[in-house]
Amino acid sequence: MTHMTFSEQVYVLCRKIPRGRVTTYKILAEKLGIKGYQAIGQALRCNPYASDVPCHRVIASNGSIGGFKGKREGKEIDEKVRLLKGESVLVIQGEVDLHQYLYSFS
DNA sequence: GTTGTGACGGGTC
DNA sequence: CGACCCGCCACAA
Repeated sequence: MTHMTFSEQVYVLCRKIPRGRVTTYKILAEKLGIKGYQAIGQALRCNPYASDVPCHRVIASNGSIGGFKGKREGKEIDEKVRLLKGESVLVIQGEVDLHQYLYSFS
């Protein structure tokens, strides 16, 4: 765990997100001690570990779904929502209730 | 809710 | 190496 690249650190954190919960890009950035919030998304964009890293559990800090696979709208987003619903995370009008599902690595 | 600006790491040139 | 552009964002106006 000493010399991991930025992206790898992102993956490690994402994997810690419990099923049925979500976190935000901001929180991940804070945990990594950086302020390049977009960098988080950039790292997930590649997401070589789709099977291990549930990047769909990472949403924007305002509760909106954010993006998925490089897309900010379209079928990709629809799939992200579907994955969340599959984990009992309700998505109302493209937004998640953070007060209910947010996981901040307590 | 929308729009603009800020911030910063990664990748590319 | 150094400078440049881009991005699944955040925040203020």
